[in-house]
Amino acid sequence: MSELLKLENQLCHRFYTLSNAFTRAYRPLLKALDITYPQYVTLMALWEDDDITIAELLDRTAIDGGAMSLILKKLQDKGFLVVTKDKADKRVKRVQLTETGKKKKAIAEDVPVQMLCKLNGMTADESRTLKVLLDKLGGCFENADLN
Amino acid sequence: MSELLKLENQLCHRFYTLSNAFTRAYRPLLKALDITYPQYVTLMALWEDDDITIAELLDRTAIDGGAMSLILKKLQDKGFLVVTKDKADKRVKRVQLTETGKKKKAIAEDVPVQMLCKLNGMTADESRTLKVLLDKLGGCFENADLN
DNA sequence: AACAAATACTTTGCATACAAAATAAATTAT
DNA sequence: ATAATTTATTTTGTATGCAAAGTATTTGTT
Repeated sequence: MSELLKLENQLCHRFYTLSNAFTRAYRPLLKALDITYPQYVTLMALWEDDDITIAELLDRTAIDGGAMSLILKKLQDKGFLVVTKDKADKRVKRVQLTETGKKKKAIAEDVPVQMLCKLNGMTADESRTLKVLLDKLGGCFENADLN
Repeated sequence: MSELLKLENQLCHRFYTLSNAFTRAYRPLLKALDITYPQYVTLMALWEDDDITIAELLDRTAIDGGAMSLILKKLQDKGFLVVTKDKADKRVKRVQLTETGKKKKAIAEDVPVQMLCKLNGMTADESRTLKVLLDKLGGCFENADLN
């Protein structure tokens, strides 16, 4: 029995499982805002830097371009933001939070707090170590893209 | 500016990004087998333990039940496995690898090897530490489900 | 034994992820 | 300046993830 093909030895499967677990865990917390996890990520990027282009948003969130088109439509329909054409370069579109969208940030502040409660099994130190290793792993993929 | 809502401080976003990165990285490696990543996970579970029920497969892979229905249909169409009704309990279905499916394992052995090459930025020690932390994090979610 | 409740799966509807093709507009090359 | 190329974004088609509803079968109750 080759150890290499065992599921419990796969790093990838842990990421698969945990990423889905996070999305599931966020769902009830985001219910108050009536948004999905990727929509939340999009808004987090905008609460940090407003009035940015879609390309910048894609870069910062790592969300798929095709998916982002739909996400922005939905967030616009919900009144969180508006998408406008750049006047200098008509190919470019800029995304801007509405007043409503800006106000929702106050409600959203509570989401990370509640999430940290769910994860209270992890010490701050473990969390830090984990982030460092995750970022290092992320770096591996950036290089691997060149293959 | 609340640090808590910054994207770079989110553990969840790292998992989101890395999980997608893994799926993307596996795609070219799985091309030879003509399967997707979740289909690969399903087969890994079966190469480890054949002739198991769908419920067991769901438990081991953590794949969604609805998705698994389709995945099994596709893997059956591709000739990797067959799904048969259990004679004792007609609600239950058992999944069995075909000879073709069993043989594909030899080809699949190469996949984890190539993936490890892509991740050669990580030391074996870092990988081990990472797995320990990931498993601990996974444990947090199991408890959180009770909320 | 007849009915209610629990199981094991499948189906449905919505929201992505992703590759690839399509659009539109700006930039470069000739 | 016109064509070829590049850039920014959307659209299309396929494959999940997930909640909820639906189906079939079995078990538990009375």
